Amino acid sequence: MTQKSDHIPRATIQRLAVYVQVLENLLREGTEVISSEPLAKACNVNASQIRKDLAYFGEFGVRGVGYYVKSLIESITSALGVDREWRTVLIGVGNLGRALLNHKEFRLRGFNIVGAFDCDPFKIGEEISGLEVVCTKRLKEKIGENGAEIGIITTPPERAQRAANHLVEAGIKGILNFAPARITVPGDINVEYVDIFHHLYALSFNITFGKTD
Amino acid sequence: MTQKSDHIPRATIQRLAVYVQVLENLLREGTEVISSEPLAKACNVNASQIRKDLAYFGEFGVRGVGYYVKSLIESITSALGVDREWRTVLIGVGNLGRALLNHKEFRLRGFNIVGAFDCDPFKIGEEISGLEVVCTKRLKEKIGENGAEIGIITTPPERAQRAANHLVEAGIKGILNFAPARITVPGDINVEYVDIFHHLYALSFNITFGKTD
DNA sequence: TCTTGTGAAAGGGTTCACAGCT
DNA sequence: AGCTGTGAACCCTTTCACAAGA
Repeated sequence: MTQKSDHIPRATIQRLAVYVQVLENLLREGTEVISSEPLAKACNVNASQIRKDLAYFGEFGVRGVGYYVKSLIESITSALGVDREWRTVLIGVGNLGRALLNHKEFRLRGFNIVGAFDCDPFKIGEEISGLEVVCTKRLKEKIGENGAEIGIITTPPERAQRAANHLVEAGIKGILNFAPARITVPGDINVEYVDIFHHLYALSFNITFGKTD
Repeated sequence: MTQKSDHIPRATIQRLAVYVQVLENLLREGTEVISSEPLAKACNVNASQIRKDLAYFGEFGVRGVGYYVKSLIESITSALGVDREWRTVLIGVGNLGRALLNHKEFRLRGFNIVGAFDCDPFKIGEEISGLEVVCTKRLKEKIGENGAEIGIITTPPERAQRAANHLVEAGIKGILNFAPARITVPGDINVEYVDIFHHLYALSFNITFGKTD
């Protein structure tokens, strides 16, 4: 998949992920074709927004008809680069780390967790979901073996930066950070932050001060 | 806390949550005063962005000095409406639901989970983290008792809309939806979506096609 | 002197409206 | 006739640059 345009808004990427989610549910319910109008309603966006978002990557629709759900899913996943396996490693085997390691959905979605790391000697050697917990110092060595490209940080906030440094040094290309701390990495490393409380704060604000969309 | 301005960009709210996170870590490390420049660097944003974001709510800084970390945290949390307890209920006691029910951080952050619901008869009556799982049909009754204002959906995608309907009918004001499905609710109900795979998709895209910020 | 707070300018994303296909 | 794809207009957000204040 090649892009037609050089710069693509971050918001577009986020929406594409939403489109895939909605389209997959539509497909599960038996919808084969959909036009931008009802799809937009289901995604809570403007119809031309969808058409413009898709136009960054190509022409996937049929004029007068709409979009074929199945083929549109394939086009978008290809555009996002998720039509393949991604290998990931996880650092920080606490409660959250364990939960993620046991989450089967990662494999189903093509984001295979192939390594679990922690610096706590009591955790090293433990087996979780068929994976042995390894000392974080051996990260580079292990990644050399398994070729993981994405690192998942589930450490406490004060150890997040160190985990990030290890990942960068091991040659990882992207980081998914669950720790409630910002991390600093070289410009060519991609970081995504996941924080439930950010969303709860937004809810709190919207409920309290009445923003209703 | 009252706002100076009527409309506040959604992006501003998201950043305020980041500022709180970073400021709390700074406070833990002993920083008492910080100016917008280094704070901006730590948050990966522009310095005037921070000043403008804060200006929506008031004047929290001291010219020539900067911001007092502790008091800025208080100002922002007050501005977001998170300087109080929020009661929440959770629908969908699967793997994720259980993990969240056992997550102590919710209480620490003031988002108390005071009810757990599921429609599976085998789960009803089970006790998790001191909370008895109750039939979803009794949601309205229970919320009448405990006064929860936020609902957390952790059902499978095909049951998310029904869960949302129950929550709306029970008078909830905001929903945090972990189910991989969009939900439709009346305009005065606030919804936030949490989906790990959206973030992984973004990483995949950025790694593959080289967007490096 | 140093840093905030803010009007004005710049930049980017969203929506509109319609041309172009099927 | 119907719906996509897209240039142009609009709108909102971000950034700049500096006045105001400690």
